[in-house]
Amino acid sequence: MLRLNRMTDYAILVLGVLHGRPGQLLSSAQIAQHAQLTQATVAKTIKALVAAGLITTIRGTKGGCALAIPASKISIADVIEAIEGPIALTACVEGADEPCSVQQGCFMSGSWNQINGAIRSALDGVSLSDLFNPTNLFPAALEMPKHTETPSRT
Amino acid sequence: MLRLNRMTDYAILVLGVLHGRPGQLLSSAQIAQHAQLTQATVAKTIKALVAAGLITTIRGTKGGCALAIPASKISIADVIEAIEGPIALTACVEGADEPCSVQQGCFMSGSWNQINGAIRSALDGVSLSDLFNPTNLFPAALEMPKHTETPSRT
DNA sequence: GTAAACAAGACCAAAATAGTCTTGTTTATG
DNA sequence: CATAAACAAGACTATTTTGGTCTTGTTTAC
Repeated sequence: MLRLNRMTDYAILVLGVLHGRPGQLLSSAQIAQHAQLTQATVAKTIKALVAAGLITTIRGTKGGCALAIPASKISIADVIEAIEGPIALTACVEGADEPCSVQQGCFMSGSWNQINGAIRSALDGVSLSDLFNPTNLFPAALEMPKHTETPSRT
Repeated sequence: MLRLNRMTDYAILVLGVLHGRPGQLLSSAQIAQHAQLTQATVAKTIKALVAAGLITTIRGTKGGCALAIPASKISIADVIEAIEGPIALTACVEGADEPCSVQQGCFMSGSWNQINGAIRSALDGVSLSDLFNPTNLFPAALEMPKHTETPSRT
C-alpha cells in the first residue's frame, strides 16, 4: 500500500495550518487546536519539521512557529523525508543503513535506484501550495478547509 | 521511508527464482531452498501471487509453480499490488476503504491522485526482467545471482 | 521570579506485520 | 486403493513498528 505513516499526515496538516496563517507565529497549542490533534503530538511533529528546516521556532513566551520557507518551495518529498527519512523503496540503495546482504552488492540496485528516482521526482513535483491551493484544478478559489475530525487516512 | 514490506521482498525473490528456471515446475520447498526462506513463508507468498494471477500452480504429487506470464510482462507495480494492495500514498483516493473524513471530501485528493499516478507509472515502467537482467545497465551478461543470506532489506 | 513556550528523550500502548502451525484437498504412483 | 507429495487456507502467536504520552529541562517576555 505504500502508505504514508500518520505522522507524515500530521506534518502536512500542521504545515497547512501554518500556510493558512502566513506571517503569524503560532504556538504548538494553537496549531494543535486547529489541526484537531493533541499538543504533545504536534510538538513531536514540529520537532522533525524544525530539524528538517521546514519551519522555524522562537522559544520563550510569545514564541511559536512559522514556515521557514514559502509553501511553494516545500515539496511533498521534503515533508516525507523530514518525517520518514530518505525516500526509497528498499534498502538496496546507496546510503542505506543496512545494505542488502546479497553477494557482491544487490544486482537489482541499479533498477531500484531508477525506480526510486522516478518516485522521488513525482513527489518533488508537487509543492505544498499545489496541495493546499488546488486552484489549478478547481478555478474557483477555495478556502483553507478545516479538518474537523481525525485525519484518518489509512 | 515508503519501504516495501518484507513479504513483497520475498515475492520478488520467489519470482526471481522462477524466472531463473524457466519451464520448470518448482515446488514451494525447492523455491524456499533457493530463496533461503522457510517453506511456510514461501507458501504464504505464493498464495498471494497465485491470487493475483502472476504464477500458476499444479496440485498433487509432481505439482509445483511456474510463472503464469513472462517476466517481461510483469511489472513491479503488479507485484506490489499483489502483496500490498492498491498503490496509493493515502486513503484520500477513490476506492479507498475508509475515505478521509474531512468535510466534503478531501480537498487534496486531486493532487494526491496526480502523485499516485506518477508513482504508479514509475513502478509500471519496470518489469521483472528489467530487474533480473539489468543487461541494459551492465552490457556484460550476468547470471541470475543466488541469494545466500537473509534478504534483509530494511 | 514566574509563566509561557519550545526541546528532547524516555517510555508505554496499540496496531500492523511476519512467521508458524494445523488441517484439508488434490493427484501421481505402485 | 493406499500412500505420499504437493498445494490451499486459515487460525494463531510473536515480533516489530508506530503512535501517543509523560517528564524534565531550557529559553525568554514581563
